Order: sequence, then structure tokens, then C-alpha cells
Amino acid sequence: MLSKKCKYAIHALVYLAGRYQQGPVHIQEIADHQHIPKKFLEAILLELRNAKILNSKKGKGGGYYLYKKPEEVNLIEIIRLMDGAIAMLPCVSLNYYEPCEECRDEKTCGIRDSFIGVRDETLKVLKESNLAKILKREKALGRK
Amino acid sequence: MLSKKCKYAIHALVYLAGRYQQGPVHIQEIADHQHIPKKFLEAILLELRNAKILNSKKGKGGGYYLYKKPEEVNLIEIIRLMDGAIAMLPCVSLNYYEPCEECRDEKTCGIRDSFIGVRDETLKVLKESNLAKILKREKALGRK
DNA sequence: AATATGTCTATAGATTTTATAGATTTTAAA
DNA sequence: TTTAAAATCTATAAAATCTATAGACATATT
Repeated sequence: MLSKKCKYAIHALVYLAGRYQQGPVHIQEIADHQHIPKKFLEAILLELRNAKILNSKKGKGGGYYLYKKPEEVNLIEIIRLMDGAIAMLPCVSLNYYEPCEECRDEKTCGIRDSFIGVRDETLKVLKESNLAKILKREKALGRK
Repeated sequence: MLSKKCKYAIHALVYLAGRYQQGPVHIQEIADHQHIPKKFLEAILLELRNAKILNSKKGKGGGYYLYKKPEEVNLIEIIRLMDGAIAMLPCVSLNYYEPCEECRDEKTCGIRDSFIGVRDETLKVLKESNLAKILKREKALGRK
């Protein structure tokens, strides 16, 4: 399961994608619209800023705005940043690899293969899911 | 990520699959071979027993043994039992559905579709992964 | 009767997640 | 140049979850 932090991040980013190239949006507005505790959101946005997905402007009239293009921010990147590994086992993670303590020998472990499969299929789907697509889908659904 | 509990369960089950129809195996032996804290393992095996995946025999010469056939126990069942939902969002879970608090309106949420895709692909892979296959794979790897 | 085993209840420690408070810095505008 | 609005930083705490353990109890075998 994704953490709340991660879900908040996704929602905030989709919101900012909807305001792409329309100047900074301040935290309070995002918090209000997406029902996210403001202080928690602060930390999240800061992290997204440090990852160069967002940028910010301080002071009056300031706020956060999308730095990358909406098509260039996919769910893989967001989830990895917020929650870490996408794989279900540390020993099959591409970006957060760690040996499994439980496993005596990784080479003869019959379990890993299944989770390598899960990982690859998951990445395939998430790679296709970028902010632009999500926003488009949202608009399409909203018009019904 | 799978919990330790879940990983312990998988390892214990694979171990018991290797002893299918060879009588009860006692907890201590499984704990020793798979490096699982005995008391923790107790609780896990009990849960698997209540789910009719294992059965047990009390008293001297007792222990746990696989109740279902190895081909009939797949990773979906084990993970759901130990860790709950397989989906990354509660609102797309088949067995543990809950509305997302963060979402104002599920029908117009542009995020769900991606995670429905992830869920379906994940299930597809895990469904194919049963104890018999894992055991077979393990044996094949061990012989090298 | 003695012993070996699973079963049950309770709890505690550790870790992670979620949330909040308050002080500080920066910028824009009056 | 002052004021206000906003992000930034540091610290902490409440809540939830995960991991592990202890000890009493029930049951089956020899």
C-alpha cells in the first residue's frame, strides 16, 4: 500500500500539473483543495522540490510550481521518492536493493523469480502513468 | 514491501511443501532451518492453519503439515492472508476495498486506472506462483 | 504418569507513519 | 523602509504497525 505521504504527493502534483506554467501556487491552496494537512504537505513539497520535480518562489506572491513537464513526471519517480522501493522484496529491487535476511542463498531462492516478474510488470504500468495522462483522464471523467 | 511475517510464512510453506505427505514437521525444525524466531512462527503457522492451508497434530510426534496440495497454494493467498491487500491503493483492492480518504470523488479520479492496471498485472504473476512451482525452481537452482 | 508438542493470551519493544508547533528567512509590495 | 505573505528549517509528539517474547494451558503419545 502506498503511504498517505505518497498519495498526498501524487494529488498535489496532479493539482500543480493542472496549473502548469501559470505561476506559483501557494501551499495553503493545494492543502485546501486536496484536503491535505498543511504542515505535512510542506514537507512533501520540499522533498519534491529537492528532487527538482517542483520549484518554489518565496515571499509574497510565491508558492510552488511544476518544474518538469507534466509528461516527464511518472508515478515511478514519485513513489520511489516518497515510499522507496517499488518491488515487494528488497532483494529484487532495482533502486533499493538489499539482501533478504531471511534468505540463506539468493542464487538458489525459488521465490525471487515471481517477484522479479511482479516488479517488471508493475514498472511497465507505472512508467506509462505520467501527470499529463492522469490529468487528461481526470478531465475526461469530470465532463461526464 | 512484504512484511517479515509474510516472508516467514512463504519460507515456512515452501519448506513444508518439500515435506508434503511425509507426516507432521514440528515448529522448532522449521524455525531452525528457515531462521525464523520460533514464537513468531507459532503465530504464523496458527493463522495458516485457521485458513486451512496447513493442518496440525498435537502432542508427541506432532507438528504442522501442508493440508492443501502444493499446486493449490499460490502467493496471492499467502500474501493476502499475512499482509492484506495486494493493490497499492485501498480503493482498487478486490478483497480489501476501502474508499480513499484523500479522494473527493472516486468516479472522477484519474489515478485509480493506473493502479488497477498494476493490481491486475500483479495478480496475474502471483496467481501462477504456487508452492509446487517455487519448490521445483528451488530444486533446479540448487543442483547447479 | 511423563513428556513433547501445539494453542492461547498478554504484553512489550522497536520502528515507521502521520501530524503539529514555532522560529527563521526571503520576497514583494505598500 | 516597513509590513505582510509566503516558503524553510528544526524539533517533537502522537498514533499506528510490526516484530518478538513470555508463560500458562490443552492435547496426544508413549
